[in-house]
Amino acid sequence: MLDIKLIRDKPDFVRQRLATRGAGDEKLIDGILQADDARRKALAEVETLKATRNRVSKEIGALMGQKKLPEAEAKKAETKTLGDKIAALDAEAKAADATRDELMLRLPNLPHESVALGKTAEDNPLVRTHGEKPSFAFKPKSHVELCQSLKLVDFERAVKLSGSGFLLYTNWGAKLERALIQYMLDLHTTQHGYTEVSPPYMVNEDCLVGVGQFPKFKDQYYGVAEGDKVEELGKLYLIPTAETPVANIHREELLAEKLLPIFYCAYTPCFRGEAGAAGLGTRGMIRVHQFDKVELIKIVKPEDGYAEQEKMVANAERVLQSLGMHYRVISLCTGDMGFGSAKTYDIEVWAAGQGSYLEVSSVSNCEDFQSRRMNMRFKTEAGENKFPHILNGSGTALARLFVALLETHQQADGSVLIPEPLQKYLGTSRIATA
RNA sequence: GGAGAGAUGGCUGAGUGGUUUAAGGCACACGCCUGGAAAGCGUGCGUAGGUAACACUACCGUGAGUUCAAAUCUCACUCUCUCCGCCA
Repeated sequence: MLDIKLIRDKPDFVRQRLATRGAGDEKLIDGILQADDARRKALAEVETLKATRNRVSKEIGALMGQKKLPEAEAKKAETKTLGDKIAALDAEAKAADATRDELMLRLPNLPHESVALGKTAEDNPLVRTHGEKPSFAFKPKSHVELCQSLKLVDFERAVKLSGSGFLLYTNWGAKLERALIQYMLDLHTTQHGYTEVSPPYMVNEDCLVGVGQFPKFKDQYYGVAEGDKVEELGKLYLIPTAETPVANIHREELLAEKLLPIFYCAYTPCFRGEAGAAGLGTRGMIRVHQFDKVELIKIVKPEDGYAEQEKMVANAERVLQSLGMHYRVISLCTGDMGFGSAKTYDIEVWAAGQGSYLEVSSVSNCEDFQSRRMNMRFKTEAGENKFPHILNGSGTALARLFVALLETHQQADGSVLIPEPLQKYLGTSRIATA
């Protein structure tokens, strides 16, 4: 959520920054200003009436205390109609307030000034690349072929269980998935200063509103109900990312300044409806309804936000570097950035069998956009209450990393070499057909 | 699923219709005291809106209601805790 004062004071600036996203969000500003104005007018009026009522009520109380009943009754009659006017104006202010908030919650964050202007992914500037595309003396196989020949994933039976878009990892596939999760958690908690947390996989609506997934994108998530109680649908949702519960850990809290910065790291599965997503019906592991991810979250002072974002990207890159992967880092342009982000870096890992780069990490600084929605603040030493910057980044997403790992380290004989750091977690240096 | 208790500022905790302008305590900040500190004493100290600054308004889990006036009374709801039942 943006600061209403910023919208009030610099509406043209806000419109101009929103317009760079190319989604037409700047059109909401007029409605917001209108509702804000109506709210303020109604409040100014009703507050004056309330002041009168409070004053007279106190006089009545004093008169009653002195047993001057006739005078008290006269005062009562005087303020009798005040209540109705107050109620009407209160309702007016409340309605305007609701309208304003409804629009405010649908307004995306302003892109940071350093973000390149652009419309689509084609306009995303390349920041850097690491390593080179591996060369093969044979035609590299796709992960689907490798998973089948090495029996790492049973695509057909996963469909039987849950339909398309779900994966059944088997044998070394299941172990590799687990090894990757554990390796990344250990790396971030022992080398990068993050504290591990394991959050609920179902959260309430407030959490989704807090990070900006609701109300605008409500149709993309899985709601759950206990038993056959359809009326409970909408109370809890499967998390689309660990960001949803973890970023909300301190919602509605007033943190002591000395607690910052807070670094959290969490593994969770992620559940996404992916309604209308192209290619979901096809085989493979690139876009699925459920995948695993190790997520990084930082809650920091505003002045540290962007420096911490650079460090977070480096933390995610370290995973890929240590696994011997070729990847590139790109900076998302204004038109390609997510709803709550002010600045985002994507890390894309090379998948040789696919012959393409796969997004495995997205590192965003949402500035105070989310902390405002959550009413999460910290008190400075000067006694001022401020909204912290909240950052999130994948460190990294699985399934796609799994794919790139297989396709990068495949051998001519159809086996896959396991990078050294993973070997102790997996218990082998090579996965081969039995 | 059953029974009971509860929800008040950063924390704790009083408060059954009008000196509550939410007591007291803790924590915190500043001052006095001290060689320095602790203790003690004094002052300040909730959040948000509003104002040039005051004033003023709202907020005691949420939402309605009664009243001139609600933390306090009524109704509904949510959540938490304890015990019992079921259960990995």
